[in-house]
Amino acid sequence: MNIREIARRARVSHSTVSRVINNVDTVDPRLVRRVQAVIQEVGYRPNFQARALARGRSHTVGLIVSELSGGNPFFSEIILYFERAAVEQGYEVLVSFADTEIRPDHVAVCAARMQERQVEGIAALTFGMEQYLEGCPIDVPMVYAGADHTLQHVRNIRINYLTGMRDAVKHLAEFGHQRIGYLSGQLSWSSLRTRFEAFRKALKSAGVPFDKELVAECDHTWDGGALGMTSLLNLPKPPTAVLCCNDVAAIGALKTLHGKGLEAGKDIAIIGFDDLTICRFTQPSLTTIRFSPSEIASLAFRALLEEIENAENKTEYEYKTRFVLRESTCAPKL
Amino acid sequence: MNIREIARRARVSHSTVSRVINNVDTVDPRLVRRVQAVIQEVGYRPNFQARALARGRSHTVGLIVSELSGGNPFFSEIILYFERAAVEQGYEVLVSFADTEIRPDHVAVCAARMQERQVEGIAALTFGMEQYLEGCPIDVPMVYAGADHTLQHVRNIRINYLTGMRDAVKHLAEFGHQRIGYLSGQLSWSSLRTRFEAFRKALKSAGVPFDKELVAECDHTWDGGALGMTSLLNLPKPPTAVLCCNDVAAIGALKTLHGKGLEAGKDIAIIGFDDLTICRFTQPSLTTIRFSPSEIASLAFRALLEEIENAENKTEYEYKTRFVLRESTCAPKL
DNA sequence: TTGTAGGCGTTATCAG
DNA sequence: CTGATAACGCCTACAA
Repeated sequence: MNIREIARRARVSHSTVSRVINNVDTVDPRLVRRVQAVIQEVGYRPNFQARALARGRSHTVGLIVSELSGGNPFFSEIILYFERAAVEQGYEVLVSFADTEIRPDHVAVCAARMQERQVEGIAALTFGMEQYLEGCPIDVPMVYAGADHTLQHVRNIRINYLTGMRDAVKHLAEFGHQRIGYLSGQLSWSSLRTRFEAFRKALKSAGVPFDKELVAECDHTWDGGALGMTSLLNLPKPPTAVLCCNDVAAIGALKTLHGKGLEAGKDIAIIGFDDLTICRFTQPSLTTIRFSPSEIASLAFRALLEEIENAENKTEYEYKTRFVLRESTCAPKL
Repeated sequence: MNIREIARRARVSHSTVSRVINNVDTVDPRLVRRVQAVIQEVGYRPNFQARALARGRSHTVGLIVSELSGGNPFFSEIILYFERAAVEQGYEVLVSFADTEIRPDHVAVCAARMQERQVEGIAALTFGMEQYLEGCPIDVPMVYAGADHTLQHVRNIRINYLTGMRDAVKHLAEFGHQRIGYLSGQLSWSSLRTRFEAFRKALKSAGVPFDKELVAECDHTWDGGALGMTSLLNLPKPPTAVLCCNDVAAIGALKTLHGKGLEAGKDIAIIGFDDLTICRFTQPSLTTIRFSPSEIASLAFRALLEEIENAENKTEYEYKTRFVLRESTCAPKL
């Protein structure tokens, strides 16, 4: 069923049908009714591809996320809120999971596929894998979040990791912690590297010494956190508090503690990063640093839209992380 | 940059370029090289929309999921694995979140949008919201999972809720539990209704009495589970074991227990449903019934593909839930 | 206000 | 093996 067939049945030209579909208001009301009746009757839907082709606009944007092991709710929320923001503005979203474990340059493959689909812009919310997009030819607007180097033609949502990190460390310092450990995640991910740097700056400004021994470089996954915590506990002098690069790792750490008969918030202080919904439901509930996927996702879409529609005044978006106090911290236990 | 421009620069006709792009092997190797050189040089990418239009195939499928509050990792994994399966076969995925809270018929809106985009098929993995698709005109193959009524022209991945449920209840019965509670989720969701029915059947076959009092109809969310558990505990004679309609609710229940100084796996037995990655990381780890999003998602895509490509022998896919023993159960404590 | 003709970027069918 | 030419479904001047 196409526009010509509708035209035939409504005894008008196909341009008139086109006008009706597009709410052009110079059409005789009687014809409008006649056309709409036919459209209703046959259940006609305009072909979006043809439309896109004719108009030169696809009204589609791409979203690339990077997912290590398939279990991090963080990206689920990113996708949900990005999609919601997009649909609200009449855009469709093509989602790609960059499988950076197998191929670091997989982000580039995704971007290429998206461009063939004529996306009007791409948001790469991969938090560290953006570097692999450098080489490849991209000729649509792009948005990153928390990229550590500003690129030409790329919009970057600045992430202030320090705000939350500083308050977290201050909180620990006020408890008297002097041996603060860190589960770093893979430092090859720029976002995790930046978090780590923020941690070190925060230590400095709180006057707490930095000890390289207390840093466990582990995967930022459930299991990675569990393993990382084990190695910290095996230290001759384990830390009295541990900050984690994300909540998932922190929850893994909680597991290890429990296995050793230790309790976070009593025997050792644990702080996560992200503030996933689940943080409220761990035992004990997880003190963390808020890095809201929903807010990041909507900022990213908004920025992308500004690029696409070439807005006059482009807003400088910045997201400030925020310390969220719950129950997993305590004074150092010697 | 289009096929004609490439043709001009390579001094061939655009049909030849088209042939080169599509690996038609009747082209003079010298011309192939000449064309490919130009393609490389200018970084040309075929326009997928135009291609889809000309070929009459979009190579795109739709995936509708239903997400209550944005925090359930279950759907994140569904999307991840569905997308992966699709891309492997050269399909792109349009994801929609049906916001059934606000509008139950939102699934229909999503389906309509997808059809305008010329998806070749739709998988509605909404586990209960499929009913709202009944009325609306859909003229592409569809796949459901666990729909409770078989529809014409709709492929249904049969879900055997009973297998896992029966073993779970048997496990509890062997411990001697006679008062087994249930956190039901909203029974207006057909999938949750089916789980509930499976629970009752399982009770019967294990010879455990069913007591309506022990059923808390709550949201199948973190908070819902927490509230539901509270109401069960407030009963004059609370259950000694509780089965939950999903893991997220079970984890909410764990929270309530902890708040009351009770411990799952010691004071009361708790069993979840889904087997999210996080189950291994709760305290205690969560005994559950495996309803694997990754497996369901790939089954769904495979079934959809069979429909789309009109496979000869269509497989009858069935997914069997499976009991997974961890640490959150124990003998009844009186 | 309506209709005709041409174009969007590709594929596909024919002659040559 | 190659190159015109006509689709695919829609939009949009421009002309009537």
